[in-house]
Amino acid sequence: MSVTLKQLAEMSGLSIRTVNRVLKNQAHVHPEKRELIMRLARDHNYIPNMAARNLRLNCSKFVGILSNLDQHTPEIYIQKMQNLEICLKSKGYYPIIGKYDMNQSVLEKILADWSGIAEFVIVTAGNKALLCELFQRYPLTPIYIDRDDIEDSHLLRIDRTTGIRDAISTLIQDGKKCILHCGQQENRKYGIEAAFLATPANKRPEKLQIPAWGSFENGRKLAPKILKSGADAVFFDTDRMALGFLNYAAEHKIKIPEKIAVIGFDDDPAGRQIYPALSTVAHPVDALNQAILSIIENKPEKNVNMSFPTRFIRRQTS
Amino acid sequence: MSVTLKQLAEMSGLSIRTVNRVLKNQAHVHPEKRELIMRLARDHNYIPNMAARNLRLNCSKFVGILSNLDQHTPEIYIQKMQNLEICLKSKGYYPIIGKYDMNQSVLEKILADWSGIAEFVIVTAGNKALLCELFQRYPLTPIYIDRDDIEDSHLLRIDRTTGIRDAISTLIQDGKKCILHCGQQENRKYGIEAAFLATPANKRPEKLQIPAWGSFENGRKLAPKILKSGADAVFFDTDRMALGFLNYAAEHKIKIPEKIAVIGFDDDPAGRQIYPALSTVAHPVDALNQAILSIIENKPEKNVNMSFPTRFIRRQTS
DNA sequence: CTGAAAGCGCTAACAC
DNA sequence: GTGTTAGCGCTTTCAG
Repeated sequence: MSVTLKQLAEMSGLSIRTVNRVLKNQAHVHPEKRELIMRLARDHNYIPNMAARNLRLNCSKFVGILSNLDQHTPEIYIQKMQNLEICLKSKGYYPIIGKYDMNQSVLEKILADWSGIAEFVIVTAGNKALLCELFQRYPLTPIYIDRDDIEDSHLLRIDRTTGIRDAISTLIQDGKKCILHCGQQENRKYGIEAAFLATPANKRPEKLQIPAWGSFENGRKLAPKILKSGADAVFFDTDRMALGFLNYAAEHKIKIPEKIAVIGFDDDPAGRQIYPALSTVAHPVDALNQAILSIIENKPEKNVNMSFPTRFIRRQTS
Repeated sequence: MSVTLKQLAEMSGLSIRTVNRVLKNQAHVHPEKRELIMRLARDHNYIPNMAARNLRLNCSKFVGILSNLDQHTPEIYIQKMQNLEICLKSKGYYPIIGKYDMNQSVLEKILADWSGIAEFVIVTAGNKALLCELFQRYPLTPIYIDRDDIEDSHLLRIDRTTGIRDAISTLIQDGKKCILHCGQQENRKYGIEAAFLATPANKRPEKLQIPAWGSFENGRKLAPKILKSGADAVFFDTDRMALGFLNYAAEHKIKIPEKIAVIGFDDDPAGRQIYPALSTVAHPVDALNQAILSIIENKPEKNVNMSFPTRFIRRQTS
């Protein structure tokens, strides 16, 4: 299909080295020969073989991405991934996609298949012990995103506290008397507590909690309970759950935010498309991507360890 | 970092070939030596270099994906992509992601960077002439998805008519008297016409059209006009537009589907999360993926050219 | 200016 | 059973 350097050399009667010089636009080649080779290359569609080049140079333009893309949050996933891809490509890198799998042998196969092709692997999911052990064995450098439990590797953490704290603070400033936390994730609680601690004790609203996993269905199912709780504001662990609640509210003609203010977490695109639009806390997508790129480009000796704040986005439900 | 075959050979005092035999589990190696090499390999973390292997074997486990992932339909994109990834990985292939770019030189860089790494590129977007010319020059085989304008390549088309025809047919069977098409895409019209043609002339409902681009905002904006049109059923070019309409309807307490039945197109995940859930027409994702995989695995000499039907999914809005 | 040649890490045909 | 060797296609050092 495509010709090789060697073939061009034979065709032109010159050496591989000279052909290579021309093709890489290096100096010290007789203009006429340069011309000849250029023509030959064009006519025969010379396209360098990246596999060979990467092998020789021991470098690569590919970055593995290991994530679990669970069925429940594809919107969030794509939102982040899309930005990451754009960000990588702007520097000439391309993501290779793999799905995290609990099964060790499946995971090993992925890493084996990537060894020598990619240099870094961005990891956004998985079991700590397994991953650490695995990456020790494969010639791939992991960049862990949003993990608190891993050390001795590049680590980009997400600080959920800041955005949630700001979200709850606006509720308090708005004079809400009873704030309900619907969900059970520890990291969400820290943000709520931070907002309460920042408020003078005598001005603090009441605080309730309904523990639940953050699905759309749970949001719907718990809606009656939430509405009966007496809370005038509710923070959901996830936008999905908030959307479930809003779905129920719409069905039952409950006015949002008049009856109860609603804030979610994740900045799910669907939250922008409903009425009223969902207030939420967004991930630090851009800052994270910049950090990733910086690691890939600079290959720092020392492990990078940074934390990035989330951000409150006020829309119509609060 | 990782040892090479050669190093293992030196360490063991055996030849590369023998080491290679052991590592590939081939016969004809003395058990003791096999044992020794296995131990050495394990101890030194031998991981084969895929770049080298692929170069030697002139084959690759990577499949390029060139798509444009526009900002307006990330949900649909991810839905399809997710399935494709799972499907590819089940056979040991991994997608390499690239974003289609109008700019020829950007595109050339991508293809150049992939040459020799990937063998096939799945193309879901782009300008016909440009792509055809480009793929002629690069040692990459394109698999075009959902294009009617390309020949002489692998071509997997999507038949939008079938699903839309079925959707409209149910509306007619439900006794709708006036069906409105909100949108302007030609391929959508064929499906509507097919349903009308399949209906005895005296039983055909009235047919209206409001041309518009399929955005969420347009769905909202056109809602009053649609409601005043007298139609008792509306088909939108996209789920986004349908969602916009439903958003307006929810805000104004308009009963769906009692007042007007609504059907969208694309099977946007958001359509399942709203109340009432959106009836829609879904893409033939699975069949498409199987066809892609089949091409990649079998590398057929002849160009594959197939068409896949869309499918009506009835939910609550119709 | 130009070319010979080594070598990236791996595979496999072909000896012995 | 085992080793030698010739590549895959490219880069680059070193000699002319």
